[in-house]
Amino acid sequence: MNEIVEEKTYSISELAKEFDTTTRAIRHYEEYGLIQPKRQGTYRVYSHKNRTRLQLILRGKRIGFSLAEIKEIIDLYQFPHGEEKQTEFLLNKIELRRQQLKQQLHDIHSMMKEIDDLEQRITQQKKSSTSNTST
Amino acid sequence: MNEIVEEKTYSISELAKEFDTTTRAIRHYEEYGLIQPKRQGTYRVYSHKNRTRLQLILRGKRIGFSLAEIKEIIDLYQFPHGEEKQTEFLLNKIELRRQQLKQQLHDIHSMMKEIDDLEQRITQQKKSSTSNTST
DNA sequence: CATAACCTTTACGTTAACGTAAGGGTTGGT
DNA sequence: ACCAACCCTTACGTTAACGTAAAGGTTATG
Repeated sequence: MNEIVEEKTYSISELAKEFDTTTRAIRHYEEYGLIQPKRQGTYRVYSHKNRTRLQLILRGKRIGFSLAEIKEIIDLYQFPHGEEKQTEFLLNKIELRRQQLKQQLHDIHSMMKEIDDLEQRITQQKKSSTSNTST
Repeated sequence: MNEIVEEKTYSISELAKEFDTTTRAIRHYEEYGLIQPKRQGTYRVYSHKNRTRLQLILRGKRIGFSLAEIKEIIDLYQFPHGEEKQTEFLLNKIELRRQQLKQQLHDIHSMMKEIDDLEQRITQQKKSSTSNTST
């Protein structure tokens, strides 16, 4: 036990390929302070944690968050939550995010329903026009 | 019956206030071709349909869609769906959107769960530190 | 009839989030 | 030793989605 097992690491282009983004974007997230890979010489080396962090960033993007918002959310997780006074502040921020996510859920459900309805109508129309080929 | 009842209309600033956006943004959506209010003189006059359209746009924005994407979605609804060949194309677009929305739903659920967990931890810590005031 | 509170168009400015070279090291294979 | 395929930094360019004046018409009210 207690062996030092080499953890798997990733190059920047590996991650870019895996998550269908670009190396430039990933470097941009780093500039922005969202991710801090290690280095081997000048090359960036991404740990499993770094990889997870990138996934977190991209997930945020997919649901329309700005990098600033994503940073806020990530900072929530990192907080040395203990300062009592700050805790209230944290809980408030969390509540706000929850409200926002709730709204988004609702928005997406609405849109999904509309799209489902639309598809129904189109499919129905297709059926009737197909069976009405004869006069 | 068949009386001509004056439908309620809205001014641009009314809508801006109601939906917490700006007149500039609304005009921008118009420039972009997303909404076409009537005019009374030079003033824009928004019908109920126009108002609904604006809501649609803002909903799209909230879940991270670009104006281009929102336009695509709106165009789906407007389509003179009947041209047989085009129908397949439409159904494909709809399917793509559905996939995207599904992914977003999943993303939001994940994030919501993480935030819930975080709140739990913070709240627990708060409780224990509150009950541990004595030594 | 003047003043506030609206509205208009035109147009340049700003910010975020990268894209796109340019110029140059590093590393694995033949 | 050399080429391809990586990687790096620096830095200017681009696009979307408005923001922000500027300059001026319109309408309700005292």
